[in-house]
Amino acid sequence: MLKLATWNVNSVKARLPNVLDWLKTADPDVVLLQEIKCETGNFPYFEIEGLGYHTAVHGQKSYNGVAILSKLPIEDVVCGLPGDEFDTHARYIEATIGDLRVASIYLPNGNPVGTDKYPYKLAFMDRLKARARQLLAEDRPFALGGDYNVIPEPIDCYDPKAWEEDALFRLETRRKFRELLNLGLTEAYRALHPGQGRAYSFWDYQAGCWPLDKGIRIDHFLLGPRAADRLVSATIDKEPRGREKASDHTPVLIELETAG
DNA sequence: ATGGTTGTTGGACAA
Repeated sequence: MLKLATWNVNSVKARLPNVLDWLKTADPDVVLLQEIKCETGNFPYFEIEGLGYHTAVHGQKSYNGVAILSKLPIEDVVCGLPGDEFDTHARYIEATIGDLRVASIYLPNGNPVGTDKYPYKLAFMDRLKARARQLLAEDRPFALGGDYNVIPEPIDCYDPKAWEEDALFRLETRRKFRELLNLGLTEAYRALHPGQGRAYSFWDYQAGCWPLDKGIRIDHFLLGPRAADRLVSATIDKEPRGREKASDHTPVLIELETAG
């Protein structure tokens, strides 16, 4: 069995004790990190490799930044999502682990709608669609995990009405996300928990959202058909969100049967 | 609630 996790840590430096603790207890084989908020050279390689992980990091100063951790060797690392040579944000890293192609994705937030941030988000989603098409054509198992900054359906939000015009939930965003799924991808958590609400992966730091359970589900695993055929579980581990110095996101996990 | 919080950074900006 291969256990994969995706977690937006909101600064790997500020979160390091929490991240190390969680890696020790959850013991995932593959971890996709987002918002590491450090330059590639400043990643805490020593501490994380000390727990038995290989690392592939695509960082930048202050903002964004993504990484892949894996107990098995990481091969053929590609940094950046193709399709816009002027995109300077470190939001995408892709690599091969065993026979699986994986990506760690930090999709743009897109707020406020009405600024250039929103079209940037939509264009990023189009680029991701193009990349997913290529991976499907390669007929190889793949898992695209990360902070999609997309609330797929009303049941993924504590108050859909309040989020109607938000870049994470407005119809145009949800339509684009469905276009991605309609290529033939499986959204792992929803596939195994149809109709289940109140399963959130993010709670804002503000206004007591965590204690009031005012959350949204925006961290997802999208699987190609050959990975989806191996999917055995999808869970959200809320424990890290309740800790001192927590990230505003909590890890989402899937288990894939090992190729036989 | 024209609030509220956290992180990077050392004043805004991003989320």
